[in-house]
Amino acid sequence: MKTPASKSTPPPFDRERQYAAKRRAVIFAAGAAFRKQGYHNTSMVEIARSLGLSKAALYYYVKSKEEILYNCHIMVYDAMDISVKAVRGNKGTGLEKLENLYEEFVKLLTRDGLALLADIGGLKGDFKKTVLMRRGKIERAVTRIVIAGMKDGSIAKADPKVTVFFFMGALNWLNLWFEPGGRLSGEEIAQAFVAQMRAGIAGPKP
Amino acid sequence: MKTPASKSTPPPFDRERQYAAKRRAVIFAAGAAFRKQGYHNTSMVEIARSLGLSKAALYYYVKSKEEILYNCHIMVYDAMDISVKAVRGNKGTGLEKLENLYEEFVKLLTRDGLALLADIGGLKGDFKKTVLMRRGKIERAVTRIVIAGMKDGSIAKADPKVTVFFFMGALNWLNLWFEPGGRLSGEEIAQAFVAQMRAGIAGPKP
Amino acid sequence: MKTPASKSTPPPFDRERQYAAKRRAVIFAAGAAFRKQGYHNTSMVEIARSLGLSKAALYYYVKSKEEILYNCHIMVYDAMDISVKAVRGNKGTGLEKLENLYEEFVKLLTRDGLALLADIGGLKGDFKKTVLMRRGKIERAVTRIVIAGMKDGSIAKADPKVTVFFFMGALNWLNLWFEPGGRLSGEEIAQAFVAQMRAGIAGPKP
Amino acid sequence: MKTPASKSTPPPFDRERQYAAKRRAVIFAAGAAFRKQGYHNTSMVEIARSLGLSKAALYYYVKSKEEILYNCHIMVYDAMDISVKAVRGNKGTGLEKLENLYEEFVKLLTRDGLALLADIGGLKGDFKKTVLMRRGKIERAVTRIVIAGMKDGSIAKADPKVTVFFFMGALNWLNLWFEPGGRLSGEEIAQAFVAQMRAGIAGPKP
DNA sequence: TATGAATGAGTATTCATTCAT
DNA sequence: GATGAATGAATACTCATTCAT
Repeated sequence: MKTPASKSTPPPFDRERQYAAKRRAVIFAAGAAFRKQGYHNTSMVEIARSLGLSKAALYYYVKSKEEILYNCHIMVYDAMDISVKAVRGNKGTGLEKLENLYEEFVKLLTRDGLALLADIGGLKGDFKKTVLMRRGKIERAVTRIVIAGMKDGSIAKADPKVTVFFFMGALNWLNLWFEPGGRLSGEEIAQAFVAQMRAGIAGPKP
Repeated sequence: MKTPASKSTPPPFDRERQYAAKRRAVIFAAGAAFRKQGYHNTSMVEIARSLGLSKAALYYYVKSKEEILYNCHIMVYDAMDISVKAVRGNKGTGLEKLENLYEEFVKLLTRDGLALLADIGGLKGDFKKTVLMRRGKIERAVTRIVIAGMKDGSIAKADPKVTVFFFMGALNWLNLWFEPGGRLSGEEIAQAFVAQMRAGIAGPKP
Repeated sequence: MKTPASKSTPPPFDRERQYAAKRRAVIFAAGAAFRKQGYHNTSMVEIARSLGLSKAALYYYVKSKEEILYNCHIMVYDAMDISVKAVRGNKGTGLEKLENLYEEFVKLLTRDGLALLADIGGLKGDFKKTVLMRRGKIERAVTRIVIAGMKDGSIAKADPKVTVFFFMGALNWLNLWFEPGGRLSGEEIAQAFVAQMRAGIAGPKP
Repeated sequence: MKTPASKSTPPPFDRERQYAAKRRAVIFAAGAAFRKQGYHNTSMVEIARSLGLSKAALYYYVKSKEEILYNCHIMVYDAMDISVKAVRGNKGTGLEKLENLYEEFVKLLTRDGLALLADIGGLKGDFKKTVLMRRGKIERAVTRIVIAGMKDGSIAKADPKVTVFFFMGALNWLNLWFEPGGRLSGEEIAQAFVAQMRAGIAGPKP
């Protein structure tokens, strides 16, 4: 049974939740527009209108356009960090871990409205620094898994950096052509991408 | 032996050549900046300064900033078209053709200062339409080769579109991390990319 | 002895008093901020926060930011008017009256948190007209006293307007450097200012 | 006789001069508006229109509105510094030096379109810091002269700071009521102000 | 050819103010 | 009485582009 909340003063908890939800909505709406048209080709008015808000109302939820872009990036890296952590605990060869991780990445980008934004040029100062740091962190984590795979023989020996960049590049490209609800589901793309990635780097069968 | 051109009235041919050369210089300088910082983060002043020109002087060689971006795109697709034509005449399986083509693409993008620019959002109207058309043309050409490969058994059966997007994505990503004169030569990257691409899609060994 | 007011229904008199007191508090808090940072560099949010209120709550006590500024000005002129009236009834030479009045003015501005605000530009329409009128009224009253002093020989003959502006200017400057609780008390400044003013304009000793 | 300058390429010296002159014009026009209406009540469009320029053209001559205000302040302090230096070399009592200096100050502010702007609140960061520093420097220089005068007996002993603030205040007030071309010339005001200042602080006649 | 000067159109951002609850 | 949410109007600033010289 619920405690009857007095209607005159809604619990502050709800307020905060509503606020957070709307802030998220703003960032996601903006992120979608950024992905489709690019950061600089998307004006704050457009974002506002897509949410049925006035331009000024946006600033109640976010500090600046740049902060929105920053958060778009950060959300992706947060989600990726979680996937990385999850995979680290797994048993299995480097290749198996990489497959799991890569599948997560593809699903992330096709399912949650998140996007690996290329518009890093729109960020300056600390925003830029932080995002580059986060990207580097992910790249290093993936590279470490690849190197481990090369050691245990599950991944063919090669320059790890080039190897990583090759299949990570496909993720970025995803933003530009994947349409939710299109002919191909995210799941199908994930299967296909993982298969190609695996076949492209797998070591010799024992 | 060359006829010494009188200095006062250089042959009009030289004039045109000079003009064309300078125009190319403008477009390449701009393209390099676009690739590094993005179209909208690069001002005409910057481009001018990087060439030792005044802002206004640019407009003697190009009609607009958008036209520069347009030409950057077109130059890539022109070069790619040539590679496509060259490969079409070759003998060999679909996979072999694809390998040749892909190698050409990587070399193109690492050697000639050309870049597969993502800033399509900066283009409007006919500029945009044309560029999208050219991109589509290349994609279809590559896809046709892949399909042929699937028929002749050299490439494993799968959704051709996803297959193509996977390894074409890596090309776009190239822009963002490849530094001419860095640790890895374009040649090396080309070898590695081709190897991964091939392994990722090759059909069962007969 | 006071009648103990029942808590549930406080006499309407208290209501009004409370309201007036709070309104005064808003105006004084705003005035202090205006003096320190200027009208346009002080936002309504700042004023609200300095009183522990929400931005919207201010509007329960005042109609607009401009009205606050207007009232700040008016309060000074009201107080000055009282001083002028008090001095008018006095006996003595023009110089003596002027000394009394000037002392009152300095005390007013150092003691009561009032300030001779320079931000008249922030006022428009009737607000501006009224404030300028009140300022003119004070200036004329002071000038009349000076002229009387010149007639009775207590003040040296000179252009009365320049004379007045000279020592009135010092009052305005006061806002910008006087800090309550600083090294110098308002009383001390008053003594010093009056002395300099007097010496500067006194007529020849008889 | 003039050297006939080739018309096609005017000497760069002229260019620079023209540019500097226009920049000065912008700053003076803005300064005049700031004085009359206040910094925040003056928009860049207004300034531009008063010069027959477009808003954007202003930015060819100045970096920002704040930079204009900064320069307005600095020009006054530069001029004052020169006066201070000139007076320092003089012979005479402290009082005599002060008279000379004060006269210069009044003339400066009534003659050259310069103004002792009160809108320091419009400045931030280094701009503000520098202006406050410059103001402090002037105040200290004046105070030193006053102290010297107190030592040599030409100025009556009193708190030097209050003494200085009293007559410096009149200068600031000047901005708000002095109209070039009005009833009183700058020269006349200077005479009157100096007389009142002197009489107000002079030491006992020997 | 080349440039200094000027501009129009667009954009992010701020802030006083209102209103439903 | 009080506030969270929303908005309209204003404003500084940028930048690609033009044009007289």
